[in-house]
Amino acid sequence: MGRAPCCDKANMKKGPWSPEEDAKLKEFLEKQGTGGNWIALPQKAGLKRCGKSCRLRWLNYLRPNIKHGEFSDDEDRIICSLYANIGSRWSIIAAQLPGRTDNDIKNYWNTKLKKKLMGVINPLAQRKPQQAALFSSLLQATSLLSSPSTLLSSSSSSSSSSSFTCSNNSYYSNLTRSFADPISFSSSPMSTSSLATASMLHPQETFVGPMQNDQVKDSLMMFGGEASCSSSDGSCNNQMSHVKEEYEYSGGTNNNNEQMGLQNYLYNGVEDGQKLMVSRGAAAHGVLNGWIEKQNELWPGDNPLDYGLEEIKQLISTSSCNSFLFDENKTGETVMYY
DNA sequence: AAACCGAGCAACCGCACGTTG
DNA sequence: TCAACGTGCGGTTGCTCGGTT
Repeated sequence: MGRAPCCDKANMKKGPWSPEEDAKLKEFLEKQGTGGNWIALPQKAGLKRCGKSCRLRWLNYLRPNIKHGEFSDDEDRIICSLYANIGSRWSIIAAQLPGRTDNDIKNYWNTKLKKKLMGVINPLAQRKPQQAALFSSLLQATSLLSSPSTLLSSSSSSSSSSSFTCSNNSYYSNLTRSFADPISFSSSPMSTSSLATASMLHPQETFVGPMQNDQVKDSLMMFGGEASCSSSDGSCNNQMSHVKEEYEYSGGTNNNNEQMGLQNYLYNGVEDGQKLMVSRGAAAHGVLNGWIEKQNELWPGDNPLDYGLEEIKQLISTSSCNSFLFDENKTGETVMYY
Protein backbone atom coordinates (compact mmCIF):
# COMPACT_ATOMS: atom_id res chain seq x y z
CA MET A 1 0.00 0.00 0.00
CA GLY A 2 1.24 3.45 -0.79
CA ARG A 3 4.73 4.36 -1.79
CA ALA A 4 8.14 4.41 -0.29
CA PRO A 5 8.87 7.29 2.07
CA CYS A 6 9.86 10.49 0.33
CA CYS A 7 13.28 11.05 1.79
CA ASP A 8 15.20 10.72 5.00
CA LYS A 9 15.31 14.32 6.02
CA ALA A 10 17.85 13.67 8.74
CA ASN A 11 20.50 12.82 6.18
CA MET A 12 19.57 15.51 3.74
CA LYS A 13 21.75 18.51 3.13
CA LYS A 14 20.04 21.87 3.36
CA GLY A 15 20.99 25.39 2.54
CA PRO A 16 22.70 26.89 -0.47
CA TRP A 17 23.73 24.66 -3.31
CA SER A 18 27.40 24.24 -4.12
CA PRO A 19 28.68 24.42 -7.72
CA GLU A 20 29.46 20.70 -7.48
CA GLU A 21 25.90 19.88 -6.54
CA ASP A 22 24.61 22.07 -9.31
CA ALA A 23 26.84 20.34 -11.82
CA LYS A 24 25.75 16.91 -10.63
CA LEU A 25 22.10 17.75 -10.81
CA LYS A 26 22.35 19.45 -14.15
CA GLU A 27 24.35 16.66 -15.69
CA PHE A 28 21.98 14.04 -14.41
CA LEU A 29 18.88 15.82 -15.57
CA GLU A 30 20.29 16.58 -18.98
CA LYS A 31 21.16 12.92 -19.47
CA GLN A 32 18.39 11.13 -17.67
CA GLY A 33 15.60 13.61 -17.11
CA THR A 34 13.57 13.42 -13.97
CA GLY A 35 12.28 9.99 -14.77
CA GLY A 36 8.99 11.24 -13.53
CA ASN A 37 10.10 11.00 -9.96
CA TRP A 38 11.84 13.84 -8.20
CA ILE A 39 11.93 12.02 -4.90
CA ALA A 40 14.09 9.23 -6.24
CA LEU A 41 16.22 11.55 -8.32
CA PRO A 42 18.75 12.76 -5.73
CA GLN A 43 19.80 9.25 -4.84
CA LYS A 44 20.23 8.34 -8.49
CA ALA A 45 22.18 11.51 -9.09
CA GLY A 46 24.32 11.00 -6.02
CA LEU A 47 23.03 14.02 -4.19
CA LYS A 48 22.24 14.29 -0.51
CA ARG A 49 19.31 16.51 -1.18
CA CYS A 50 15.58 16.22 -0.87
CA GLY A 51 13.80 15.70 -4.16
CA LYS A 52 11.79 18.82 -3.62
CA SER A 53 14.96 20.78 -3.17
CA CYS A 54 16.37 19.37 -6.41
CA ARG A 55 13.24 20.20 -8.26
CA LEU A 56 13.27 23.76 -6.96
CA ARG A 57 16.92 24.21 -7.78
CA TRP A 58 16.39 22.97 -11.30
CA LEU A 59 13.28 24.99 -11.98
CA ASN A 60 14.50 28.21 -10.47
CA TYR A 61 18.14 28.22 -11.37
CA LEU A 62 19.61 25.44 -13.46
CA ARG A 63 16.94 24.96 -16.09
CA PRO A 64 17.97 26.19 -19.56
CA ASN A 65 16.79 29.58 -20.79
CA ILE A 66 16.28 30.96 -17.33
CA LYS A 67 16.39 34.71 -17.50
CA HIS A 68 18.01 36.51 -14.63
CA GLY A 69 18.50 40.18 -14.08
CA GLU A 70 16.45 43.28 -14.55
CA PHE A 71 12.81 43.09 -15.50
CA SER A 72 11.80 45.21 -18.46
CA ASP A 73 9.00 47.74 -18.38
CA ASP A 74 6.93 45.43 -20.49
CA GLU A 75 7.46 42.63 -18.04
CA ASP A 76 6.51 44.99 -15.25
CA ARG A 77 3.25 45.80 -16.94
CA ILE A 78 2.44 42.22 -17.68
CA ILE A 79 3.10 41.29 -14.09
CA CYS A 80 0.97 44.18 -12.87
CA SER A 81 -1.91 43.44 -15.12
CA LEU A 82 -1.90 39.77 -14.34
CA TYR A 83 -1.53 40.42 -10.66
CA ALA A 84 -4.49 42.75 -10.97
CA ASN A 85 -6.46 40.01 -12.58
CA ILE A 86 -5.51 36.93 -10.72
CA GLY A 87 -3.60 37.98 -7.67
CA SER A 88 -0.59 36.11 -6.46
CA ARG A 89 -0.83 33.19 -8.82
CA TRP A 90 2.86 33.36 -9.51
CA SER A 91 3.09 30.20 -11.51
CA ILE A 92 0.45 31.46 -13.91
CA ILE A 93 2.11 34.83 -14.17
CA ALA A 94 5.44 33.17 -14.76
CA ALA A 95 3.93 31.17 -17.57
CA GLN A 96 3.36 34.43 -19.41
CA LEU A 97 6.94 35.53 -19.03
CA PRO A 98 9.29 33.15 -20.79
CA GLY A 99 12.47 32.59 -18.86
CA ARG A 100 11.12 33.94 -15.61
CA THR A 101 10.32 31.71 -12.69
CA ASP A 102 7.48 32.06 -10.31
CA ASN A 103 9.93 32.51 -7.47
CA ASP A 104 11.70 35.27 -9.36
CA ILE A 105 8.51 37.09 -10.07
CA LYS A 106 7.27 36.66 -6.54
CA ASN A 107 10.50 38.08 -5.15
CA TYR A 108 10.51 40.87 -7.68
CA TRP A 109 6.96 41.82 -6.81
CA ASN A 110 7.52 41.72 -3.08
CA THR A 111 10.79 43.59 -3.06
CA LYS A 112 10.66 46.01 -5.95
CA LEU A 113 7.58 46.24 -8.08
CA LYS A 114 5.19 46.74 -5.21
CA LYS A 115 7.30 49.60 -3.96
CA LYS A 116 7.59 50.98 -7.45
CA LEU A 117 3.83 51.07 -7.71
CA MET A 118 3.54 52.68 -4.34
CA GLY A 119 5.75 55.40 -5.68
CA VAL A 120 3.20 56.11 -8.37
CA ILE A 121 0.60 56.93 -5.79
CA ASN A 122 1.87 60.37 -4.97
CA PRO A 123 1.20 61.87 -8.38
CA LEU A 124 -2.42 61.00 -7.83
CA ALA A 125 -2.58 63.73 -5.26
CA GLN A 126 -2.12 66.18 -8.10
CA ARG A 127 -5.26 65.03 -9.79
CA LYS A 128 -8.58 66.75 -9.68
CA PRO A 129 -11.38 65.68 -7.41
CA GLN A 130 -13.32 64.18 -10.26
CA GLN A 131 -10.44 62.00 -11.09
CA ALA A 132 -10.01 61.12 -7.49
CA ALA A 133 -13.59 59.98 -7.57
CA LEU A 134 -12.86 57.97 -10.62
CA PHE A 135 -9.97 56.30 -8.90
CA SER A 136 -11.95 55.82 -5.81
CA SER A 137 -14.63 54.07 -7.71
CA LEU A 138 -11.97 52.11 -9.45
CA LEU A 139 -10.97 50.82 -6.13
CA GLN A 140 -14.35 49.86 -5.02
CA ALA A 141 -15.12 48.24 -8.31
CA THR A 142 -11.87 46.47 -8.20
CA SER A 143 -10.98 43.65 -6.04
CA LEU A 144 -7.57 43.63 -7.54
CA LEU A 145 -6.12 40.85 -5.64
CA SER A 146 -9.02 38.55 -5.75
CA SER A 147 -11.02 39.03 -8.87
CA PRO A 148 -11.58 36.39 -11.43
CA SER A 149 -9.64 37.03 -14.45
CA THR A 150 -8.97 37.18 -18.05
CA LEU A 151 -5.71 35.54 -18.74
CA LEU A 152 -3.29 36.69 -21.31
CA SER A 153 -0.89 34.60 -23.19
CA SER A 154 1.97 35.82 -25.21
CA SER A 155 2.38 34.38 -28.64
CA SER A 156 6.07 35.02 -28.72
CA SER A 157 8.87 35.11 -26.27
CA SER A 158 9.34 38.80 -26.69
CA SER A 159 6.84 40.57 -24.58
CA SER A 160 7.52 43.87 -26.24
CA SER A 161 6.55 42.78 -29.67
CA SER A 162 4.11 40.05 -29.10
CA SER A 163 0.43 40.05 -29.55
CA PHE A 164 -1.73 38.86 -26.78
CA THR A 165 -4.70 36.70 -26.89
CA CYS A 166 -7.28 36.22 -24.31
CA SER A 167 -7.00 32.64 -23.39
CA ASN A 168 -9.82 30.67 -22.09
CA ASN A 169 -7.66 27.87 -20.99
CA SER A 170 -7.11 25.30 -18.40
CA TYR A 171 -5.66 27.76 -15.98
CA TYR A 172 -9.09 28.88 -15.30
CA SER A 173 -10.09 25.76 -13.58
CA ASN A 174 -7.56 26.67 -10.98
CA LEU A 175 -9.10 30.00 -10.25
CA THR A 176 -11.97 28.92 -8.16
CA ARG A 177 -10.56 30.77 -5.22
CA SER A 178 -11.10 34.00 -7.07
CA PHE A 179 -14.73 33.34 -7.68
CA ALA A 180 -15.37 32.71 -4.07
CA ASP A 181 -14.68 36.30 -3.25
CA PRO A 182 -17.70 38.30 -2.33
CA ILE A 183 -18.13 40.88 -5.00
CA SER A 184 -21.40 41.67 -6.59
CA PHE A 185 -22.42 44.14 -9.17
CA SER A 186 -26.07 44.90 -9.36
CA SER A 187 -26.48 46.93 -12.43
CA SER A 188 -25.69 46.92 -15.93
CA PRO A 189 -24.37 49.64 -18.11
CA MET A 190 -20.71 50.22 -17.93
CA SER A 191 -19.29 53.47 -16.80
CA THR A 192 -15.89 54.70 -16.03
CA SER A 193 -16.82 54.26 -12.46
CA SER A 194 -16.85 50.58 -12.75
CA LEU A 195 -13.47 50.00 -14.15
CA ALA A 196 -12.36 46.73 -12.91
CA THR A 197 -9.15 44.90 -13.03
CA ALA A 198 -6.74 45.58 -15.74
CA SER A 199 -4.88 43.87 -18.45
CA MET A 200 -2.76 45.89 -20.73
CA LEU A 201 -1.92 45.41 -24.33
CA HIS A 202 0.85 46.99 -26.20
CA PRO A 203 -0.51 50.18 -27.74
CA GLN A 204 -0.28 49.00 -31.30
CA GLU A 205 -1.57 45.59 -30.63
CA THR A 206 -4.93 44.16 -31.20
CA PHE A 207 -6.76 42.37 -28.55
CA VAL A 208 -8.18 39.09 -29.63
CA GLY A 209 -10.53 37.84 -27.06
CA PRO A 210 -12.84 35.00 -27.81
CA MET A 211 -14.03 34.99 -24.23
CA GLN A 212 -15.87 31.80 -24.63
CA ASN A 213 -16.12 31.34 -20.96
CA ASP A 214 -18.49 33.68 -19.22
CA GLN A 215 -16.34 33.59 -16.19
CA VAL A 216 -13.44 34.79 -18.19
CA LYS A 217 -15.44 37.82 -19.18
CA ASP A 218 -15.64 38.78 -15.62
CA SER A 219 -13.18 41.45 -14.89
CA LEU A 220 -11.36 42.69 -17.86
CA MET A 221 -9.79 45.95 -18.68
CA MET A 222 -7.35 46.41 -21.44
CA PHE A 223 -5.63 48.96 -23.51
CA GLY A 224 -5.46 49.03 -27.26
CA GLY A 225 -4.97 51.29 -30.24
CA GLU A 226 -7.18 50.24 -33.07
CA ALA A 227 -8.29 47.39 -30.99
CA SER A 228 -11.11 45.27 -32.05
CA CYS A 229 -13.89 44.91 -29.62
CA SER A 230 -14.39 41.45 -28.45
CA SER A 231 -16.94 42.04 -25.82
CA SER A 232 -19.97 39.90 -25.77
CA ASP A 233 -22.35 42.60 -26.86
CA GLY A 234 -19.96 44.01 -29.41
CA SER A 235 -20.28 47.48 -28.07
CA CYS A 236 -17.26 49.63 -28.62
CA ASN A 237 -17.98 53.07 -27.39
CA ASN A 238 -16.38 55.75 -25.41
CA GLN A 239 -19.51 57.18 -23.95
CA MET A 240 -19.60 55.40 -20.68
CA SER A 241 -18.81 58.53 -18.83
CA HIS A 242 -22.39 59.53 -19.43
CA VAL A 243 -23.75 56.39 -18.02
CA LYS A 244 -24.12 56.18 -14.36
CA GLU A 245 -23.73 52.88 -12.74
CA GLU A 246 -24.83 51.88 -9.35
CA TYR A 247 -23.40 48.86 -7.81
CA GLU A 248 -22.87 47.11 -4.62
CA TYR A 249 -19.53 46.32 -3.30
CA SER A 250 -18.78 43.96 -0.59
CA GLY A 251 -15.29 43.05 -1.55
CA GLY A 252 -12.41 42.10 0.55
CA THR A 253 -9.97 44.22 2.39
CA ASN A 254 -7.14 44.53 0.01
CA ASN A 255 -4.32 46.92 0.30
CA ASN A 256 -5.74 50.16 -0.99
CA ASN A 257 -2.44 51.81 -1.62
CA GLU A 258 -1.27 48.86 -3.57
CA GLN A 259 -4.39 48.90 -5.68
CA MET A 260 -4.16 52.60 -6.18
CA GLY A 261 -0.62 52.41 -7.33
CA LEU A 262 -1.42 49.62 -9.68
CA GLN A 263 -4.36 51.40 -11.23
CA ASN A 264 -2.42 54.58 -11.58
CA TYR A 265 0.47 52.75 -13.09
CA LEU A 266 -1.71 51.13 -15.68
CA TYR A 267 -3.54 54.31 -16.46
CA ASN A 268 -0.34 56.15 -17.03
CA GLY A 269 0.63 53.57 -19.59
CA VAL A 270 -2.03 54.75 -21.97
CA GLU A 271 -1.18 57.46 -24.40
CA ASP A 272 -3.41 60.14 -25.72
CA GLY A 273 -5.85 58.91 -28.31
CA GLN A 274 -5.73 55.36 -27.14
CA LYS A 275 -8.69 53.54 -25.81
CA LEU A 276 -9.20 51.56 -22.71
CA MET A 277 -11.61 48.75 -22.66
CA VAL A 278 -13.43 48.21 -19.49
CA SER A 279 -15.48 45.26 -18.59
CA ARG A 280 -16.97 44.01 -15.44
CA GLY A 281 -19.59 41.58 -14.48
CA ALA A 282 -20.17 37.91 -14.53
CA ALA A 283 -22.69 36.41 -16.84
CA ALA A 284 -25.25 36.24 -14.10
CA HIS A 285 -25.12 39.98 -13.64
CA GLY A 286 -24.73 40.91 -17.24
CA VAL A 287 -21.45 41.84 -18.76
CA LEU A 288 -20.31 45.36 -18.31
CA ASN A 289 -17.97 46.55 -20.92
CA GLY A 290 -17.06 49.18 -23.42
CA TRP A 291 -14.37 51.61 -24.36
CA ILE A 292 -13.18 54.84 -22.98
CA GLU A 293 -10.73 56.97 -24.83
CA LYS A 294 -8.04 59.19 -23.50
CA GLN A 295 -8.20 62.47 -25.34
CA ASN A 296 -6.25 65.64 -24.81
CA GLU A 297 -4.57 63.93 -21.89
CA LEU A 298 -7.90 63.41 -20.21
CA TRP A 299 -9.96 60.41 -19.37
CA PRO A 300 -13.70 60.85 -19.61
CA GLY A 301 -13.90 61.04 -15.84
CA ASP A 302 -11.48 63.92 -15.86
CA ASN A 303 -14.08 66.27 -17.20
CA PRO A 304 -15.66 68.14 -14.34
CA LEU A 305 -18.91 68.11 -16.24
CA ASP A 306 -18.99 64.38 -16.21
CA TYR A 307 -19.45 64.09 -12.51
CA GLY A 308 -21.39 66.29 -10.24
CA LEU A 309 -20.27 66.52 -6.68
CA GLU A 310 -23.28 64.60 -5.46
CA GLU A 311 -22.61 61.91 -7.95
CA ILE A 312 -19.05 61.70 -6.88
CA LYS A 313 -20.12 61.57 -3.29
CA GLN A 314 -22.56 58.86 -4.06
CA LEU A 315 -19.98 56.90 -5.88
CA ILE A 316 -17.61 57.24 -3.06
CA SER A 317 -20.12 56.71 -0.35
CA THR A 318 -20.82 53.27 -1.67
CA SER A 319 -17.24 52.37 -1.10
CA SER A 320 -16.17 50.78 2.10
CA CYS A 321 -12.57 51.59 1.55
CA ASN A 322 -12.25 55.10 0.31
CA SER A 323 -11.83 57.27 3.32
CA PHE A 324 -8.24 57.79 2.42
CA LEU A 325 -9.35 59.47 -0.73
CA PHE A 326 -12.19 61.70 0.10
CA ASP A 327 -13.12 63.93 2.92
CA GLU A 328 -16.83 64.33 2.67
CA ASN A 329 -16.87 67.24 5.05
CA LYS A 330 -15.27 69.21 2.31
CA THR A 331 -16.89 70.34 -0.88
CA GLY A 332 -15.90 71.54 -4.27
CA GLU A 333 -12.37 72.74 -4.42
CA THR A 334 -11.69 71.64 -0.93
CA VAL A 335 -12.32 68.00 -1.46
CA MET A 336 -9.26 66.25 -0.25
CA TYR A 337 -7.58 63.20 -1.38
CA TYR A 338 -4.22 62.08 -0.26
C1' DA B 1 37.12 50.23 10.90
C1' DA B 2 33.33 48.19 13.00
C1' DA B 3 28.57 47.77 13.92
C1' DC B 4 24.16 48.18 12.32
C1' DC B 5 20.44 48.04 9.08
C1' DG B 6 17.73 47.07 5.16
C1' DA B 7 17.14 45.11 0.52
C1' DG B 8 17.38 41.28 -2.36
C1' DC B 9 17.16 36.64 -3.20
C1' DA B 10 17.68 31.58 -2.69
C1' DA B 11 15.79 28.10 -0.33
C1' DC B 12 12.63 25.98 2.89
C1' DC B 13 8.05 24.90 4.79
C1' DG B 14 3.57 23.43 4.80
C1' DC B 15 -0.63 22.86 2.48
C1' DA B 16 -3.72 21.25 -1.29
C1' DC B 17 -4.62 18.23 -4.65
C1' DG B 18 -3.89 14.50 -7.82
C1' DT B 19 -2.04 9.82 -8.24
C1' DT B 20 -0.86 5.26 -6.87
C1' DG B 21 -1.21 0.79 -4.95
C1' DT C 1 -12.29 2.89 -1.42
C1' DC C 2 -8.87 5.02 0.97
C1' DA C 3 -4.47 5.88 2.99
C1' DA C 4 0.09 6.95 1.55
C1' DC C 5 2.71 9.29 -1.49
C1' DG C 6 4.38 12.80 -5.18
C1' DT C 7 4.05 17.18 -7.09
C1' DG C 8 3.22 21.94 -7.42
C1' DC C 9 2.34 26.13 -5.35
C1' DG C 10 2.38 30.30 -2.38
C1' DG C 11 4.06 32.15 1.85
C1' DT C 12 7.85 32.74 4.74
C1' DT C 13 12.51 32.53 6.45
C1' DG C 14 17.13 33.46 6.83
C1' DC C 15 21.52 34.38 4.65
C1' DT C 16 24.38 37.63 2.04
C1' DC C 17 25.82 41.90 0.69
C1' DG C 18 26.03 46.74 0.18
C1' DG C 19 25.13 51.15 2.22
C1' DT C 20 25.00 54.05 6.25
C1' DT C 21 26.19 55.63 10.76
